[in-house]
Amino acid sequence: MKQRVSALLREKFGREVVLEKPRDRSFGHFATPIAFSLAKELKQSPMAISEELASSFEENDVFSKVESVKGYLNFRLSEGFLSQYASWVLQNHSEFAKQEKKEKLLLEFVSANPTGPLHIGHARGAVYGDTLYRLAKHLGYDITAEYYVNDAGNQIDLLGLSIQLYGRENILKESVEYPQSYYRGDYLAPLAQKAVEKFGIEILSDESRQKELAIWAKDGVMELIVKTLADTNIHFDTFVYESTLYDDWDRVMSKMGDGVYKKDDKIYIASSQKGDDSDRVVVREDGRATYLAGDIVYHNQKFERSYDHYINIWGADHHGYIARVKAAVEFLGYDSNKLEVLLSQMVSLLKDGEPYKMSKRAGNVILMSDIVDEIGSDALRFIFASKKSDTALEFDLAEFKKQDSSNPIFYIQYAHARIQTILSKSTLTQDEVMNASLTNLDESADILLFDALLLPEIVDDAFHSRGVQKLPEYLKSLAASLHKFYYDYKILGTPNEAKYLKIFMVVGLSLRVGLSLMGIKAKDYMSKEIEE
RNA sequence: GCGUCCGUGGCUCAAUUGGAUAGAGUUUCGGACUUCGGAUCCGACGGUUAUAGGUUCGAAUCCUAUCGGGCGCACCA
Repeated sequence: MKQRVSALLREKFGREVVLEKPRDRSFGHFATPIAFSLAKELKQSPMAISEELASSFEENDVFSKVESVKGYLNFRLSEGFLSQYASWVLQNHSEFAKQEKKEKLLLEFVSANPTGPLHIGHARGAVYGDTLYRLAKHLGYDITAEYYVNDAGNQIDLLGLSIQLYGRENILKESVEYPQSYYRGDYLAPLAQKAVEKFGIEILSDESRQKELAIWAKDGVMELIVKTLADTNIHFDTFVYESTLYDDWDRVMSKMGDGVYKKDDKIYIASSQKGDDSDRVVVREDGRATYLAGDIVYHNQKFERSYDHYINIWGADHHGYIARVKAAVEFLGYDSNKLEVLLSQMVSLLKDGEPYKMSKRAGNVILMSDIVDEIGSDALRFIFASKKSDTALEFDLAEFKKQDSSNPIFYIQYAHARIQTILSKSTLTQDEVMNASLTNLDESADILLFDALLLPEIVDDAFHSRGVQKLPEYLKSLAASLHKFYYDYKILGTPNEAKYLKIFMVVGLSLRVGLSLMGIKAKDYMSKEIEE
């Protein structure tokens, strides 16, 4: 819709025209401040220019009115155009808001270590990433969702140790002394139990077998993580394991050429040449590679797989890492501008107004799976998708558990359910509704229809600006328009029944598509009890 | 100290990326059911967009400084 209008104006003015939503709908459907930018070039007042432009529009199919208000140029779409578009949308509902982009994208997100279950902080990045993924897919991009599994390094050894400690205390009933760092949590119980079944009881006490134990156990932890994600409708196309990458290290290192150098028996990457604060160690004196080395091999592998654009979603605590990874990409001979790192800011929890500190090792974590159990996947997704990802999010646990009408997800679902109910109660046939011509609409009906047809613009904007919160924002306001219209107008048994139902069908479609892009299934009816 | 993200009604968040009178929800108060689902709708209260300068037709948004907060600043991942 917007594309159509935009193309029309581009043709007329010979330049790209910024189209926006007017502040007040009575001004029209679209507006542009083009006169302001022309004012300087033409040395005329914006008012005069917009007046002139407005009067230069002749009769056409798309606009019913073009007028100038305080320098803004406002466009009102013709009923014929809107009506035609609405019919097209209903007949081609599977094409609604879709595009055909050709680019290949690689989106890496979550990538939590396989040493414990996902906590509430991971949930934010997971929801953000999956929503972007769904948007991109809908827009026709060839996008791959990837999870990078850090299954090498100290934290894996620590997992082995932690299982042993748990088993010795709870199965062997020994009294054990806990070192400073180890993992704890209920998830260790089944791991310890299964380890005993698989390896025998002696696995718990043999320190030399920690690594063996950990390598086995990490798969179990990954299963846990994948299940939690699946419960939230989040799926990955590919998993890349850090442990499989190091064989490639020598080749990758030589590929970087002068980007790496040896000093004091260690190998450094000269990342300070590429904007990093200092050079970084990639191989230690004893020959063990650092974490960064793994990331370098991984990113080399990503670029060798050849995508048009790469998006990483990292927690904000990793932002210091961006410069060094980008430096490595440059040394490898690739364009680091193709790598886009999005940070999802921390989630801080309050409990009864007091800051609630999370520490994985201390075990007092809020698990993602616990939240899903309590409020459901839909509410979790909605809440996290509603906030801009670059703002630290703070919420009270009590608030999060609330499950009443203040929760916007219920509000939107109810709007959709209302539409389904009224459609099923109508005695009109499908054809009678579909063939209704959407003309002579009054202001409210026109606005409702136009809002419902706006989904394609929202989807496009939400993805390209990486601002997924625009989608829930839109759905809330569309639901509000629907509820208001529903309250103000009687529909069944009136002369306008077919018209209004047709508009409702478009609204329902927008809500349904919008929700599905958030990984939420629209409901056709709401049960009386409040439950998921 | 350096880097980075931020600071918007009492609270949680928006604001078409520089555009028209800064909007929603929540809280508080007051209204609307002989109506298709009242899980709804309407109204009121509530703002110097942290502060001070600057840039221009126009600033919550860009620049500078100050104040306040989160997160980094490993040969840990």
